[in-house]
Amino acid sequence: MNDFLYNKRIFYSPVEFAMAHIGGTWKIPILNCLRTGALRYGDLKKSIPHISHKMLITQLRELEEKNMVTRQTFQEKPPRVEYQLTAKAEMALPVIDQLAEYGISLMKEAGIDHTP
Amino acid sequence: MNDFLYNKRIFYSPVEFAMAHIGGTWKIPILNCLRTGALRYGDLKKSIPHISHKMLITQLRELEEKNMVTRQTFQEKPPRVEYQLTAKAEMALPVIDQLAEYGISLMKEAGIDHTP
DNA sequence: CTGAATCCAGCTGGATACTG
DNA sequence: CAGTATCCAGCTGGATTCAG
Repeated sequence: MNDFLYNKRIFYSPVEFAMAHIGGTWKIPILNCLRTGALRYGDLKKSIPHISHKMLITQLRELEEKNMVTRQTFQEKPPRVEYQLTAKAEMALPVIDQLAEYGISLMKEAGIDHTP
Repeated sequence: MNDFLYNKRIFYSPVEFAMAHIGGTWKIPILNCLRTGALRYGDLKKSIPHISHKMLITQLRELEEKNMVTRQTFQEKPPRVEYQLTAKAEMALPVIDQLAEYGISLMKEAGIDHTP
């Protein structure tokens, strides 16, 4: 597979390109939280333990820019903003699930409890 | 899913645990190169464009430590060292393939040429 | 409630030089 | 040929503060 440039960044493989969309510590947890429907910022924040305000905002902006989530604002008081998965992101869900399955099998092998 | 500690690092999900094994820029290219059989350091280096010496060594050490590759040395002159996938790593290959597929579909959508 | 901006510590990875 | 060590620039992400 040949290298290619996209948005001034070099990619060495399709896998890297995929990881630019769902990689990092927080993108997958965010996508997982949104898989059952739109959520507003505050609920998303509550649903994802340990994530900092800055990281949640940053990651949401990146996902928005990559067309993985849409952002809808409601002119209310107090303001309301809802985030929702796009079709592009929904295509990633099976991949994420398979990654989770592999992770669980690795955890079993390592003797880590993997029950909910 | 509950958080857990492993090797003094905190993980928030099985996906993160999986990514600790195959994540980063270089682990997947390395695993892909080894999927057809053992390779020695020099050949691996030649097979992976752009990777620096330091990164290849570092990543190989990490993969070895995680039991994803084995390292076999031959007492010859000049010295020979061969790396090979373990069963644990072979379990990751289907996951990697699915990631690549998703990456390719994203590339199509972005209008990037994805032919070999 | 949602979001932008700033400061700053820590990690990542490149370049380079040296060893058996 | 394979591997180690050091230096250092750049990015990442946390804490904090300010704003609509």
